[in-house]
Amino acid sequence: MTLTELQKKFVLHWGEMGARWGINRTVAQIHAVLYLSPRPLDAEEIADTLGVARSNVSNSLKELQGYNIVRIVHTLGERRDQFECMKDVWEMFRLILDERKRRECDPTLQMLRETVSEAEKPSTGDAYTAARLNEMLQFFELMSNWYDQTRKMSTPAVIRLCKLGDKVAKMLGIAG
Amino acid sequence: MTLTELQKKFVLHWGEMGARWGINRTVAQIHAVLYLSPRPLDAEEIADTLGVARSNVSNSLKELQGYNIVRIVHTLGERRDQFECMKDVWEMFRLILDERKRRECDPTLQMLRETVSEAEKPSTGDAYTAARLNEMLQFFELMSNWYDQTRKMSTPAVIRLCKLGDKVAKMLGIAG
DNA sequence: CGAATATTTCTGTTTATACAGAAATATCTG
DNA sequence: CAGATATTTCTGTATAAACAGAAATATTCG
Repeated sequence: MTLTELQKKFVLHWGEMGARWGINRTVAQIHAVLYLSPRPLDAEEIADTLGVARSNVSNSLKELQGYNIVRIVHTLGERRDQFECMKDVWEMFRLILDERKRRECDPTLQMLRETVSEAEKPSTGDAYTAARLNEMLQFFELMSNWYDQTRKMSTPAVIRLCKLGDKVAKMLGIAG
Repeated sequence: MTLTELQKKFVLHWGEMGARWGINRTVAQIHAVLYLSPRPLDAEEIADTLGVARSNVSNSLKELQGYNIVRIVHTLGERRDQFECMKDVWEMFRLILDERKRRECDPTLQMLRETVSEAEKPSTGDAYTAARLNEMLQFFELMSNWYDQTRKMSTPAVIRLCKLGDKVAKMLGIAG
């Protein structure tokens, strides 16, 4: 597989953006290649396409599988593992968010619950810290609950809601 | 300023989480210290508290000011710049999102518009790539518009909406 | 205006991550 | 089960980011 200039532009940008959000550049590039590929690719093809080592591809694919957005598929008469990427963009981002919430937000929630609980003991005697930590905890709790609830909605329903934008507030009579 | 064990726990966690989201560890730690501090701190105090170099603090504070969540304040009879952090958690995250959208999402939107426009030329003749890029573009356009619209809402209104969670869809009769 | 203090910029070093290539392991096929 | 092929793990190296400390610049005050 050889990338066209157009595809290269997307792949490089995607890698760059991934890096800014704490996702390894190569991981993001591989994701981009698989996203654009009309057929599953094997690891060696990916390594050749991007000019990176086979082992690097192997580890990066593991990472992408950890996000549940890439999976192994097998073709009859082909011994190699092949990889395909989820093509539904909405579903893809929802899966990525699921995982990042699990890895980063949930532990933060736990930490905040612990520190708030400790800070609010009268013996600690640091009301200001307690108040700040508690406000942060409230924020994370609310966001977490909001995410969990909207997560249960179907993608088309979420899209419809997003399209309404701030009209939602007006329709529900929630003052700006 | 010396951090209590409790404060250390928060500061270290915050630094770690920042790093996972592409924000420099020290930048996030300084943010955490300022967030917990009931009074503005000067750069040297911060450097001492965290045990990092003065220059490092200087650059990190610039970064935080770039996010508009930290600002310089002056006290009468004090020559040094002092820094204070926004304490309203909601407003803080909204400002961070503003900036990340500007730095990362907007350029991605631009890239996608360019590549889609190019990919859809008949001469390019790669219908599959064009379709994938276009779907990604639709997603980013929708999210971007949604963000811009909800951004105009007041924080209390956003909070009320979040608290409703998936009830919003039910109230509006949007099927799950 | 000169001394003192504060801040930023610059430069070299350190450190953590990303990575390649080799080695080891696993899997398939005849 | 032996040979071939595919995959993963391991280890050392390269690279880019983070950082400290020094130097340069700016600001304040007597």
